[in-house]
Amino acid sequence: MNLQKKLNQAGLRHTHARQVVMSILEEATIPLSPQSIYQRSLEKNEDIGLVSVYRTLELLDEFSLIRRVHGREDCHGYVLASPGHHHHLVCRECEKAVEFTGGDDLSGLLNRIQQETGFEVEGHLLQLFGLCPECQKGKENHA
Amino acid sequence: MNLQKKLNQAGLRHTHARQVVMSILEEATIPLSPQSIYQRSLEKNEDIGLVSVYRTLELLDEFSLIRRVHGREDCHGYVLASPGHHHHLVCRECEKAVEFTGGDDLSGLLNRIQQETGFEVEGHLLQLFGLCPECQKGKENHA
DNA sequence: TCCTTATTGAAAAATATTATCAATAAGGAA
DNA sequence: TTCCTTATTGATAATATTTTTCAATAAGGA
Repeated sequence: MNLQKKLNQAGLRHTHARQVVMSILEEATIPLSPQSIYQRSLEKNEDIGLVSVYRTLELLDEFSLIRRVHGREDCHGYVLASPGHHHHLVCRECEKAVEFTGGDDLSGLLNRIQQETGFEVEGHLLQLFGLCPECQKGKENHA
Repeated sequence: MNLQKKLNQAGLRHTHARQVVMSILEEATIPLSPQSIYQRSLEKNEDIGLVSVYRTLELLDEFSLIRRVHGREDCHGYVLASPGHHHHLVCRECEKAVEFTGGDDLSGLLNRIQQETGFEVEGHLLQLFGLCPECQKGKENHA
């Protein structure tokens, strides 16, 4: 389901500011902070306010249309999210973020931890860091 | 190895401010933000500046004596880190953070993702969220 | 005890986020 | 299409957070 439908369904309006933020996220390959989304909107000569960026991100987050991705250093940015449960793999060089599915690979771990700690595990945050294929090639060239 | 030794070894000084920050983290059961560490130092009538809190956290992080823990909403706080590779399990109710070891449970997943994406995976961020044993009891009482 | 200098803390500057509110425009109704 | 209602916007101000600057201090070896 796309943004417009979701908005209508929730009785919300499909506005210019929201469309711009969504487009910028759709075009991006790396996680974007509110500030950098705002910067890109200026570069595109789209006249939206920084405040609308924050508000739209909050909205998109509620609709699970975007997801927060943490960097090694900086705290987080947002990327478009496919429907369903996904995690992200981030390139340390070009920052590109790609999705992957956790599958059942975590269930063993989760069960073990529940046993060991007595916690009732409800959710998890998993992110991988590494070098994407392109940046691996880049490295070779310099070697 | 404790803080003092690490500092000496690196030619750094064991100062009051650094000791205070370290003590506060040692006493804490939940992840603390720079601001909240500063607040606790005030409550303890320890006269250290907020800036030193930031600087000390940076230092402790370099020494791997602390680790960043992300909340569901708020971005992150710091907890004391045991030596070695660990992850954290955070209670959604009392915010308590406990460590656990990933073991080999992730290696299958990591290999699969490397295959599928072509990324060279170098590191990962894994955190679990849930209810700790104490807060599970609390819930029962209200039922 | 003295000296060197890493470290501190106060204040200012820079950055990021949230609240306020009159003006605007989205989108259904006529 | 045009009108109306009101959700939404964006400018501004208010907060909060983080970093920089720099003279004064204190850690710790000589």
